Amino acid sequence: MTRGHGTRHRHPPVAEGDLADQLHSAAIHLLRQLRKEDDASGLSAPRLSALSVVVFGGPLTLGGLARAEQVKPPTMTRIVTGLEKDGLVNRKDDPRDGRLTHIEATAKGRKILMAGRARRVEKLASAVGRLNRSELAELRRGVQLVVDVVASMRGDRPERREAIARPPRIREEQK
Amino acid sequence: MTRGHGTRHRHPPVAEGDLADQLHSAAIHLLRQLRKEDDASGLSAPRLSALSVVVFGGPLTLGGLARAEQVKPPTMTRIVTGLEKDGLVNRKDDPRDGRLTHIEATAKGRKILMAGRARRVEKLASAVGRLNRSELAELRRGVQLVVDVVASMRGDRPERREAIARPPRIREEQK
DNA sequence: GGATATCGTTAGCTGCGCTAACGATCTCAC
DNA sequence: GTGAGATCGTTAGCGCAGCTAACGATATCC
Repeated sequence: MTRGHGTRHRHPPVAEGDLADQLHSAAIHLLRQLRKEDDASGLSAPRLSALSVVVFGGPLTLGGLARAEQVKPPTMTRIVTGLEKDGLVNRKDDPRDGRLTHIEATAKGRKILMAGRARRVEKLASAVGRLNRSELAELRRGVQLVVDVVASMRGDRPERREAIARPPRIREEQK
Repeated sequence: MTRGHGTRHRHPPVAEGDLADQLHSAAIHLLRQLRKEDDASGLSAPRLSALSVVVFGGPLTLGGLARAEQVKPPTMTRIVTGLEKDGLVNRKDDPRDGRLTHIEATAKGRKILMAGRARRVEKLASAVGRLNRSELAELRRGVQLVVDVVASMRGDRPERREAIARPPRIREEQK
């Protein structure tokens, strides 16, 4: 990632505005398409996203999960309740701090997540499949930039963040 | 990136799966961030998106607007009703076909849209501003690819590979 | 004129986002 | 200890968005 180059160049605001609009629109329509596949697994996008964090991020407290998902605790309570009712996650009381509730994925939760993931892969594969190798790399690069941009909007420091979560494994920790 | 050496046209499914998940996740979090700015204008993302189509796409029927937004007519009815109540769009009966309702933007609608757009520009500018010139170009390219991918997922593709587009391995029960 | 199709609306359901308020629990000062 | 305050998760209640089903109004076709 070539960052820290520091070229303080004024880009035409109109260009950035167009980019913002296109990004906004693309995100909306992308989610609408992906949701169709997500529905096939009976999981909505927020639930799937939360489950993904739990599966790959290990057990978390409900508050931590809410923070990770950029959502308020009451919202996460309901999402977790829905996931728990479907037997995809478990609530576990903390033995030391009675206020805390840890959320962990069940085997079924992991299985469902993988199945939904496979469905999206299949859907996206037919769309991404027409991209050639270099386009695929460009898309990957673009997604990474979007992730960085979103992170910087959130106030995170995109550079040097999370010394914990960057093993170049096949993990999808990027939530 | 040392993955997938030697293969020419076959992309490793795991790589595409990661890309799919990252794209999915990035879209979710991007919208969550942008919505904060959109809220400042009192317009939700779906309303803003619909208004944008009306403003830039000229007057269209409610059904056409629903199709453009990939949404069912009842949903669009409510969105338009909300926009109309705020004085941002007008319903206009078709003089020739009594069934049709044309949706057109009001001056206020255009003004509000531009204001919200400016707000997002400002927000995104500070995030995009950290990117240097080449990164900006890469992001732009990535967004374009996302738009293409979404378009091909929607089915408006140039009828290539249509017969083999769906390997019936996993049955996706359409709801 | 009558059957059929299309368009937009209404009714009713589920789910997600929020704030406000509350009980339970932990922490800390005293 | 004990009471004050902070923290955590939940509940209650609001609004919005997505859907299906069903319905009236209109257009079209025979």
